[in-house]
Amino acid sequence: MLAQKPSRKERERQRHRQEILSAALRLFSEKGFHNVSMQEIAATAEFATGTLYNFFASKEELFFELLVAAAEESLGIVLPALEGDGDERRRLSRFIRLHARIAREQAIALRLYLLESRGRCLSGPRVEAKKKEIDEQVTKPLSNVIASGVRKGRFNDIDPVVAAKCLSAALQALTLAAVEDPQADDLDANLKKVEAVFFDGLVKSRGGKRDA
Amino acid sequence: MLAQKPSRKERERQRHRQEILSAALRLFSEKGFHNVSMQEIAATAEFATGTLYNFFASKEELFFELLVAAAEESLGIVLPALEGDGDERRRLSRFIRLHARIAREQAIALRLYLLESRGRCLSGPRVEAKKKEIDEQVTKPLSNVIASGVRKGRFNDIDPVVAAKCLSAALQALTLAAVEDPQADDLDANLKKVEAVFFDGLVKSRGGKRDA
DNA sequence: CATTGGCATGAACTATCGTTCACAATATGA
DNA sequence: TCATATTGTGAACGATAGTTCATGCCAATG
Repeated sequence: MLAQKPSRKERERQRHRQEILSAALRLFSEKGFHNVSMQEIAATAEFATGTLYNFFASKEELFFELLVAAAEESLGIVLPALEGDGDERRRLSRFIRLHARIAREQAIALRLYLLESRGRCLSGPRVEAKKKEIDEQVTKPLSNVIASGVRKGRFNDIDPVVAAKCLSAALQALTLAAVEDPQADDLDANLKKVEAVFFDGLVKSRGGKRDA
Repeated sequence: MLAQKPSRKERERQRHRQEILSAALRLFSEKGFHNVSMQEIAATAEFATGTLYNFFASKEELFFELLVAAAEESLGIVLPALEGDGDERRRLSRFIRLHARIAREQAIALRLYLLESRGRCLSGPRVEAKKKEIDEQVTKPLSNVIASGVRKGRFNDIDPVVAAKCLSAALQALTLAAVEDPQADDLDANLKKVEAVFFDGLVKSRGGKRDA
């Protein structure tokens, strides 16, 4: 009663479903929600227009499902780093560096999420709500780790929520840039530089290394 | 031959032009480029549909002009802070804190720019190019200031370009959040916390760092 | 073989959008 | 006042979109 139920017909159906999703993902992530038509998705997936509506109630629902899948996959890569072992600094470090893997493995899905990131009504209020929810799923654990570091005296006494938002925004910007133009920047190297910025800060705090 | 040329007719025309621009700005910044129609703009501005085309060649051109104006006004507030007097730290500090003024005075214009910030084909490639240009107009002077601080030994030896991108992304995220929901967060206070994060970094540099 | 049920089809429907244009209104100037 | 030019009008046009539905196809079932 568990897994072996889907008998042929059902498997075919799921395969078709996946083909539609995959065609839609490619098109949406390249041209944005509003610049892709259901006809175009159907043609790309090699189905008729009406067939899409046997699987998805509307264009928005199709997009919504892609968004959720993309978010879950990316969050699944990056969130565990915050909960593993090691002190707070190591955890943040892992979290930051994992963004290179996201850029490599989830490039198209990432663009689906980040490209139309901040629109208010681009694809309906339901999509907007989901995006906010995703954002909090990153920001909350992130600020928890930072808060923990502050509590233990390992971090400076900064606001964990603001710090988490800053770090998250910076990572999103750099990761998106790397996805859009993979040859331009070495994301791995840039992420190490991000670490340097956020861990040590800009202003020189300690030993006299001044020369001017 | 300088200023007193516009005689009545011309002044009226410019006034009508401004009314159209102002109605369009409000609508675009609330609903996004694709969710506003020319008939809606016309109705809001109390003109006929065709009248808009006496002033603007197309919907995209209308949006483009608003985008440029919004960018110039915001950049005009924030960029001078990077070139004034004071050392690098003071200049960055001014730059960061001025974002509160932008959020106050340019709220709607800011949303026009930030809401559809990262779309690829949302409103045409020309708009995209302009947005990239605006981004560089912030990032370049910003990284120059940081580089100067590094050169003089006042800042840690971090990559100025990456640091500038991080700071810019963080400021955009926080400012947009404050514009979208003015009551939720005190932007002034948050910006000071951003300063703390970027200037001093997360990890404690001074007293005994390791404990485990 | 005939029946049934579900999936695929794609033309058609409705709605909306950006844009145009023939025309009206109004101001200008002789 | 009349001729003229400029601006405003809004119905209409063509294109395109999301969605529907009557129909055809095929596999499974009796």
